[in-house]
Amino acid sequence: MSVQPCYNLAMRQADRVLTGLYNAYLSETGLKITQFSVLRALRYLKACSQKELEKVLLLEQATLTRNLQPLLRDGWVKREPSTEDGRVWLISLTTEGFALFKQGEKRWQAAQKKIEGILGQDTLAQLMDASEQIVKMRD
Amino acid sequence: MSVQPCYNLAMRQADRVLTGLYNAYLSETGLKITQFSVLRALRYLKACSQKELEKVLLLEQATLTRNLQPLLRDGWVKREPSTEDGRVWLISLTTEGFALFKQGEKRWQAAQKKIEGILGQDTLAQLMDASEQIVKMRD
DNA sequence: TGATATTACATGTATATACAACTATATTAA
DNA sequence: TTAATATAGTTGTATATACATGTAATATCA
Repeated sequence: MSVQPCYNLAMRQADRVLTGLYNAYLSETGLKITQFSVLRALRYLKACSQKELEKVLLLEQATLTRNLQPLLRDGWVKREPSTEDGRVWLISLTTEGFALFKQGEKRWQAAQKKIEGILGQDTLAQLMDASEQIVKMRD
Repeated sequence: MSVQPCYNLAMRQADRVLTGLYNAYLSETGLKITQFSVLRALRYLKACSQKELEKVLLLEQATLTRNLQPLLRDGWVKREPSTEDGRVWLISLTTEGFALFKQGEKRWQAAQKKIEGILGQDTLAQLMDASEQIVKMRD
């Protein structure tokens, strides 16, 4: 009887490889793909609370707080207190952050194309479909 | 024109959900799925160098060094200097580590079954196939 | 209204991960 | 045989992630 595959190990390994590839493409921007994901979400959400950003990125509240720190420190993202709710910070891209996002977007596009070329549409469709179903398990 | 999906974000999100599910199943053992993966690899590799373990787990050298630390500290894994090469440490499960692995294996099996039930064989086959192809990109 | 519960976010602690630089040992080549 | 190189592993530094707990502000309800 052969050794059973662990679905989680397989996925973590693939995730590390894929993340490494995106990071390599983004390296000239100084961004990691995790950080680019935050900028990209903010580019589409405009100003939003951390809560909204958490839901879009599917991150823990504390994780997002930590992930925002380097982006705030480096001036790509800014926060302003909400006038409607004293507990809420409104998060948005700075002008510099938007410019960096545009720069990163080119590299991200290149990474996406690269992966499409290597894996093909079928495998990518499989991946996206499986990922979507896994995320739905959470509900 | 709709917003393009990021393959990496999709995969990271799915990975977090899947990892959370395995961790929940393993919680009663005090192990995380990342740690269980190391024990499981050692259970099949028997005594081996860190280098061999890195290759099996597809981990960076420094990452494995760090990942072994809680397992060594808690007495699940032991290291002995190789008699053949002064640079090499031979890693293996302790008796207690093997017992914990056996305990964790039941919970891991339950997690695997749970996921099979939720996602079905087709989606899982897609996931494993896509993961394998992504890992191959590294070569 | 005032006590209670909920919500938004931060902080403490711990593991996971990677890259770069370092140490010690082994291998190769001049 | 010695000098250069390669290999095995560690350490410094930084980000990513999660869970538990803490704090402040809002919302609910008796």
